[in-house]
Amino acid sequence: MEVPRLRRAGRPAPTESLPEAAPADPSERRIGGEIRTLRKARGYTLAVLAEKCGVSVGYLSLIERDMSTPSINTLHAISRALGVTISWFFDAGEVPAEERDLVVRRNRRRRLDYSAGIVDELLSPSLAGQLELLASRFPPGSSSGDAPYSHTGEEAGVVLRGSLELWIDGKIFLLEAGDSFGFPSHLPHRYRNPGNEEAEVIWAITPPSY
Amino acid sequence: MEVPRLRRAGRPAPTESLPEAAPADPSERRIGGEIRTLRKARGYTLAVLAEKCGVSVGYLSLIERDMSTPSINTLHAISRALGVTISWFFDAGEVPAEERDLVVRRNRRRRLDYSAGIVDELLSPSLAGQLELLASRFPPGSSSGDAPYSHTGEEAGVVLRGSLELWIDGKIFLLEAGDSFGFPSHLPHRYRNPGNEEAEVIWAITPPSY
DNA sequence: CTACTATTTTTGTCAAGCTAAAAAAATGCG
DNA sequence: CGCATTTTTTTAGCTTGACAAAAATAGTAG
Repeated sequence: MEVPRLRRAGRPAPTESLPEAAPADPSERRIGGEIRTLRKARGYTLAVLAEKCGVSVGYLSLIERDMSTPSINTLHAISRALGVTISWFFDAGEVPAEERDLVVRRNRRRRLDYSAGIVDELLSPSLAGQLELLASRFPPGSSSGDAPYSHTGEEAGVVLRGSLELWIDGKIFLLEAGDSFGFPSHLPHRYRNPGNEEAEVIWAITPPSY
Repeated sequence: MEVPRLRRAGRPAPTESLPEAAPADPSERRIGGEIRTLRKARGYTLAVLAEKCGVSVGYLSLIERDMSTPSINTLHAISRALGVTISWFFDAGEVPAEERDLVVRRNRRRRLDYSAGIVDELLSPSLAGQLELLASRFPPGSSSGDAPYSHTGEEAGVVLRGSLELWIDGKIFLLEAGDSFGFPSHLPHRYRNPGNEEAEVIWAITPPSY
């Protein structure tokens, strides 16, 4: 990236950034890996995601291994199918190298939006590892839906503010700020914000899932 | 964007997002306009930017009018030449429609990075209008450089914290928190943070420039 | 009004975006 | 452990969109 001199008070820097033949910044190589990470966190096979995106299985495989670069329209389709914005694929490249995969600054949290206004911000540097840490916000009345779900792994969390009603395998718990929980994720579970103000929860999950 | 049901506690939504033939979200049409806006704020002609990007003049014109869609690599080159990250081109599409072009949330400020660690965050919704409002942060010792610059228009600002040494047409002013300034931009000007802590300035400029 | 600059339009090439099918690898179950 | 099934990778091939170069048009300044 050309770092411009400030135009407001300085003559623009002489053009140093002559068109480089190609050696794209390595961080630009991470689209494929990001796609695969999200796909696996979602639990999709290549075939499922390919169908959601409207591309072929083989092509998606090539994309994930950075052997093909999708068009912007195709990348939009992929991002939609994975439930993220297209910027997600480029965000990792904007983190300073010494902090990459280690630290997440407040203004660089990656964001996942769900139905009912539920928002997750990723506190762990990546979904690619084994541990996912989220800051989840639940508007009043929002819920995960009627159908409980179970999957492999484990999760735990603590309510920072507001209240959260947690249903685990037939038992209901009302959690307030300061309360916390943990359970193996194969137990059917669902949740809801029963209050009239936003709830915020720090949530940990292994393996990553969203 | 497919808005996923929460996987942590709900069975994934049945696939409703069958591959749409094409009608891309209108917000995805804004790459070209964003490029043209930045190019003009930078004061570049098509020919200058095309040379910086390594593409032809005609092709850049088609891109700016959304009559062609660049490859991701080309878009990266364009973003570098304009001194922004590629996410800039997609950021506008992520703003809720009722707030678009009106409100900038703190977590959605668009960011411009300059040499010497100077950072601008765009407080106005866009550079496309007539008025640009910025939150500028200057690390200790950073400056706009030795060469003063002048351009058309006018600018003004107020120091929120730290100190800023402002040089305008041969006169030097040391500004502290609470101090403010304003001048027609055709006067040669430059600035520097002389202190040992970060300075922050709210800066307004017309017409937009960076 | 004219000369020059900036932008748009047009024509054309070709390789990259992408498919479908086959091959290989991985996984799960008995 | 062997086998059937699923998942992923590889391969061969099509086509159209990414992109260049040049000509035409529009805009600007003196």
